[in-house]
Amino acid sequence: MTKKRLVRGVDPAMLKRAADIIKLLGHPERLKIVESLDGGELSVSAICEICDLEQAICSQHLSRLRRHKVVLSRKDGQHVLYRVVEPKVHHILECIRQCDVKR
Amino acid sequence: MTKKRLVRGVDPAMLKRAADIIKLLGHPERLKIVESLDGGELSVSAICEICDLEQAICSQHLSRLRRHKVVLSRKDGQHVLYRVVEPKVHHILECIRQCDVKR
DNA sequence: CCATTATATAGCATATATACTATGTACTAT
DNA sequence: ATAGTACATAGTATATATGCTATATAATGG
Repeated sequence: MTKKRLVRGVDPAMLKRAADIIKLLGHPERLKIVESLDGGELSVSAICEICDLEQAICSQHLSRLRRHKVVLSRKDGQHVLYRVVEPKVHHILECIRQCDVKR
Repeated sequence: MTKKRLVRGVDPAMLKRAADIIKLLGHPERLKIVESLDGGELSVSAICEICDLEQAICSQHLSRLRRHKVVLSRKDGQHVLYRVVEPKVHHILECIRQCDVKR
């Protein structure tokens, strides 16, 4: 059942997809954004405020996250609400939660 | 106990460190490398073979992983053995293990 | 229609990352 | 000393990512 070395066996496309998402989240501001969205949907302006980001920057990050299907958006009146749809995000958020034991 | 929005509260240095590590692992070959090391120490040549990488490329990746304290190395005769020391790696490896439910 | 609010995108200079090739160093065996 | 194996690093051209500023679009209120 447990193959000793499964690296070769990992589907390259899947590996690439995982790497792309991980790299995308490897940025402090995007990490803050997805973390802020962990509690549920938020509008762009709410994200800007919570994460202390300027509108344009925030929108650019959200745009990239959207392109990679990490988040989805929907209109709600004059607002646009975002939410996380990529399950890998949860694993990655663990990285900023483990309160680094060492010190 | 559960603060509504903890993003602002996240220590910026810790967030940066997490993002750096996540970004570093957001690369297919480095992801393969840390995955191959998940079973324990391996020499550079073993990693090259398992991950199907050229020596120079592999060494460069290992060098970056070492600089960021994601892995540690030790000499063993004419070989150099590497191992993972950064705990966040385990969370990230989860990303390539969850067998994407959707399809 | 006009102004305002909310969000998205374009254009661009600068910084980082990647991939390659070549070369350097350390250890072992002869 | 010499040669071979195992790693590490330098140098560099090319590609990507980032941060900014300005501008564009969409919905709402008056």
